[in-house]
Amino acid sequence: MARGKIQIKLIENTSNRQVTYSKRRNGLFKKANELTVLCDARVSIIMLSTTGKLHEFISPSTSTKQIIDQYQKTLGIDLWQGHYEKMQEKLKQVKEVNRNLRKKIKQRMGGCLNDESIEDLRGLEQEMDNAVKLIRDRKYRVITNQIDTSKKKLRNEEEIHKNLLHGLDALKEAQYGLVDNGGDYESLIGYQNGGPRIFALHLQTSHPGIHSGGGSEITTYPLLG
Amino acid sequence: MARGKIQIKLIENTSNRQVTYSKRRNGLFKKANELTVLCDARVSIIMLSTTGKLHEFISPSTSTKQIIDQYQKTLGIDLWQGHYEKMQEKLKQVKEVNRNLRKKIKQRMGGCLNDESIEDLRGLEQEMDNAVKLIRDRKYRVITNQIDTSKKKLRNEEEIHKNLLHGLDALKEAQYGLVDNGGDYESLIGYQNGGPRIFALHLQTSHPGIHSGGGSEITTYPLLG
DNA sequence: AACTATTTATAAGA
DNA sequence: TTCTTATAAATAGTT
Repeated sequence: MARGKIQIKLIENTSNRQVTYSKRRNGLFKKANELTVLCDARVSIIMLSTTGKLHEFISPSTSTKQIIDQYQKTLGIDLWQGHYEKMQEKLKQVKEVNRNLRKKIKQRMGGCLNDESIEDLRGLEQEMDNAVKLIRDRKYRVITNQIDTSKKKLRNEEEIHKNLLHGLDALKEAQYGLVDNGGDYESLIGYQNGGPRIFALHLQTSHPGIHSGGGSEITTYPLLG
Repeated sequence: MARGKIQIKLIENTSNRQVTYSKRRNGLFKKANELTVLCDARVSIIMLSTTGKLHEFISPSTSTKQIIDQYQKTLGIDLWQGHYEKMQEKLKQVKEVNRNLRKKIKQRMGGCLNDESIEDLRGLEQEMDNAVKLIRDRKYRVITNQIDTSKKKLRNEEEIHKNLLHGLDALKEAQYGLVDNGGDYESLIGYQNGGPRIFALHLQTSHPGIHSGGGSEITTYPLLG
């Protein structure tokens, strides 16, 4: 529209076309904005170029979604019908899967067996037998582990006991003449805190995380000499 | 822009505003169309006036829905999110239920047991034992029924055999002197079809559906005299 | 809706 | 891309 009139038809020269696209896009958006202000209208422009680029104009104080919602409401159409239907289809499928899973579980709990053939029943029985075996194995292993842990704890306690007795003997020896208190560790420790320090009896909780062994979670109370 | 410059601000006079809206709307659409042709772009314009009127421009050979779909795809947004959030929520729930059901089944097939407590393992074992018992019961019943059916069939066959033998006896008696063929029904029946009719030996398949008993599906071959 | 003086948009060139 | 500018197009105010 300047320096010569042009025909309204595709601009063959690619770079010319892109320049024109850019210029006229700006012009269009400017006009849209003026219209918005002058006439208090709401305008949405969405432009897609052949190069796949997207540009949009939207009047201030509104949103593309609002415009589209109003568009659908006014025209009485539902642009997302298809999306909705797809989702419904998916929901239906998942529900169907759900139903099948429930049936399987029911059968594995002894229900819903009336329509099964003798072969299916035999197969199910076999599977169940195998599974019970696996579950029993697992249970057995858990019990074994628990017993193991208990044993280790017990041995540990015995060790502590033994060490304390040794400590008591040493104490007795160092202060010969002291009355034997019958192995009462509480009074032993109490005394050690206030009385003459023959040796340090350090009661300490070990942190499981810093042990190299790592497996057993036994709390040990090492006696430090 | 002609006969005097105007400020870009709301046109107070209502009729002036409406006239300008109409004029500039046409101008905008004309520009949009030129852009579409000159640059091979796709343009969607939706305009909403304060009076509630809607006007739209859409490039030929496309549709507003297509533009909006592409718009969402390009921007990676989902404008209809809110419209089916409920459905999405439900889908999520059903999927979660599915997950749990799958886990249950796996456990009942001997997998996924590592995180279960000894109590849960015991409970599971108990349930499985009960279920296996129920399955075995069912299997036993099915087998028993099959054996029963077989027995009935056998008895039925014996009855037919007996009747045929009687028929043979009667035949012999009627045509005394005939050589005993050792109970070969095939030849008996064959003869009966072509030879002299002493009595009608009608071999007929009974229809299970019209029997009052209903339960057993034995095929009977009643001998009609 | 038509007219037209003027403003604005823009094609081509730099 | 941006600037320039001659010219085409749009349009504000009027009829």
